[in-house]
Amino acid sequence: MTEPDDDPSDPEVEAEPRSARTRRKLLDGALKAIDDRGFHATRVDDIVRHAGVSHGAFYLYFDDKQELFRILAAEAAEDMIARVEDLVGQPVVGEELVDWLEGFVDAYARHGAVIRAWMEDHARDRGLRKVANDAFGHIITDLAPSVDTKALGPLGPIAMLAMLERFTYFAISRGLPADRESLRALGAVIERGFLKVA
Amino acid sequence: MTEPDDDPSDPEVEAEPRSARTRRKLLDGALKAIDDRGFHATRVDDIVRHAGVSHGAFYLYFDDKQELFRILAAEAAEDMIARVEDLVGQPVVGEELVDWLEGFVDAYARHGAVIRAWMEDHARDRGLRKVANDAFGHIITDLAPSVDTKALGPLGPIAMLAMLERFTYFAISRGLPADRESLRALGAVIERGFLKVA
Amino acid sequence: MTEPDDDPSDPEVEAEPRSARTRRKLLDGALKAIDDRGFHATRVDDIVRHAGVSHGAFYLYFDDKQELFRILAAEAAEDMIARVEDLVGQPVVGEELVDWLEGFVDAYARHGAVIRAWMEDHARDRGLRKVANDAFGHIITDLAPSVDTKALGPLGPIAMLAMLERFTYFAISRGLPADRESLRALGAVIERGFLKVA
Amino acid sequence: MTEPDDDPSDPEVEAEPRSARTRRKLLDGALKAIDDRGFHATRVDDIVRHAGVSHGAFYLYFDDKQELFRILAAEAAEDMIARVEDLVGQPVVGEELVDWLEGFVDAYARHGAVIRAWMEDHARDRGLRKVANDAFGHIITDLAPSVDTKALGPLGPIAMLAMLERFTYFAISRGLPADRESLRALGAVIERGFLKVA
DNA sequence: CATGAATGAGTGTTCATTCAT
DNA sequence: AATGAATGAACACTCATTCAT
Repeated sequence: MTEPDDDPSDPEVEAEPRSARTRRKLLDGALKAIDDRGFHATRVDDIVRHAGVSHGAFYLYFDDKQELFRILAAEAAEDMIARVEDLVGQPVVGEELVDWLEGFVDAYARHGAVIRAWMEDHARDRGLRKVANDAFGHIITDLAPSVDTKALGPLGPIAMLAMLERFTYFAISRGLPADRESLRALGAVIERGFLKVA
Repeated sequence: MTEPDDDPSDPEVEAEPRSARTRRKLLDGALKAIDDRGFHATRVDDIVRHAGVSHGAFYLYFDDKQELFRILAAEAAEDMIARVEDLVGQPVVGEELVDWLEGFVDAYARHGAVIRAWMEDHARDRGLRKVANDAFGHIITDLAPSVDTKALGPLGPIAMLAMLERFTYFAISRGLPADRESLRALGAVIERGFLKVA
Repeated sequence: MTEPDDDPSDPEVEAEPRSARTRRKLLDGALKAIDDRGFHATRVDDIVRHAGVSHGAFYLYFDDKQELFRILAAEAAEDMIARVEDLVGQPVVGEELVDWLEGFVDAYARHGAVIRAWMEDHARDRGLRKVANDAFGHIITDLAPSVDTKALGPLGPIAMLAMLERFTYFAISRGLPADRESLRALGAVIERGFLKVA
Repeated sequence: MTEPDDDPSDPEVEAEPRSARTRRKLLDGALKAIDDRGFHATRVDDIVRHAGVSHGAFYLYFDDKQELFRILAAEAAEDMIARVEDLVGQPVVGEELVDWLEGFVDAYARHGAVIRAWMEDHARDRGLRKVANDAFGHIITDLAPSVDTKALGPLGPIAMLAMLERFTYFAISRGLPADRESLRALGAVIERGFLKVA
């Protein structure tokens, strides 16, 4: 009946406290649950079951379901922004561009459902709106130097992001995940349509 | 008590029977309700309140909420397909293309929320899936002759639709509805990036 | 647009007025509907569909669903009482008893569902209660002279009716409608168990 | 805050976990509700109010209303079968039979409404049908050795059960619960009509 | 920290009854 | 007399959130 030690290995060195681990389990569980049932159909019960914790634990770490979704959205934004920053500077082209697209598709496969739901809902959720606007602005600014704005005007980067996002979504939702051949074609479209000519 | 005129207030012939009118009120009410609260948050109660009919009337015309949404999705698909068919034949360019884009944006403003929700949900709803696949295939086929597939490969039309849809969405959700200036820029992107050179 | 004559044959000789016919259609439709879906699951909609008339017509002839059921119950009671009266006088035995049982089973097949529902509900419906008490008393009184009350006491007729009703129900609900062999056995039980020895 | 005694008010050991207690409260509440309003008129709301728990709790223990009713039916069947098994072996007669009938009436008073509703509905509910057929077969088999099948044929046990059930129902629904005098008369009917002569 | 039983407001759906035509 | 579209109260069931342990 004595409280057994949770982590028999090295209790003092363990940097990540138990609470942080539970929190992470919930965040990851939510991602899995969203994968299973779609964003809007995901219930707290699905999340905690995937996370392997109790309902009560959920509310120890998040004020409500919305908050967890906001955090997921912020993480998704951060991850996608990091991807796009790799493009910054001189235009990436050829096989290098295909490599980059592969990474982008991977990241989108992980976060896509959250990103899309968040785009839809941000009109009605003040918290989400800030994340959305910041991320969108950030990405467009990053993209601008590579895009041929002289020919395409200031909306060029937006058009490129639009195509990138939706094409990736079409590809994933139709089940061709990271098919190198397709990505080469997408690279061609980007190079011809959007990038500055060197 | 003499045989009264069918519709004394409106002299133009009221050909449409009452039941068809109620059904239409519900469909239109649903569109308004979705506009108000977003697709997934829309309840039957919102729909019937916007339509000005009772809860009972709803179930006189639709088996359940899903069915109404499926019908809305099918109508949206039909409308968007009709738009794209106008593009078919020789590529539309210049101010004509801008005119066409204006029409596309209008149609998307009316149906966008339904289309997006339906894209998200079609993976889990057999009825929606068929509508989605048919509409998608139809549109891509229509687009193909205008697109420079020699340079862009067979994925070109998909990329163009992707950009068109998402750019329109960005534009509308950020509140620049049918701004002629923006559409001219979008036209430029399309002409340079996707269309066959004459 | 002139009201066409409903019955082109002989309009003056037709004894049964249209209204009576519609009323009967509803009563018969209710019986069929009850057969289809069970007493408690039968809705007004089922009744009018089986009767081939409109919802509105229903309320032209009955105040509400309860009233129709009460009338059905009264008709059932009347029919069953008439059956039992055939038994009165000297005890019916042998093949004659089997004949009689055959008729009883037929009548019960037609009215059973109504009778049983009515027995269940009569505790909560004043109108039903009167019908039930009257019919029950009537039948028991009719049965009494044939039953060996000397040996069995005053409860004998009740016991006999009890057995008759439930045995018939078991037989019908298990799908042996009017099987002569079984009825002969039932006759034997009645003769030995309940009837006066001649 | 020291480990409090599980149930300070009731000193006898509370072995049953909370969830089992709530489940039982619901089952008992349902029985009470059915007593109050009749089987088919009983709503979930009646059940939970009688049980003193919330609507939500109901669905923690049962998939739906039907399932609770099926369980109630199974318990009723089990209880009635147990009663009849007491009769098995040599025929019970005289005051002993009256004692037994008293027990039977008590059990029937508790379960009657459920049993009758279940008999009515089993034609349309696969789950109920199995319970009904099993219980019926079981009871008939148990009854057979005591009944004079030589004179009455193989349907004798069914006839006896039929009379027993319906007589008890008549007695209870007319408000003479366990009146010893009546049961003596019923015993006489059984002995003369159905039992093997010793 | 963690549990999971319990809550109750909210939502989709049904169906007896009404009423304009 | 008859129609059938419309009504709305009633009901079954869900799920985010709380709280006693």
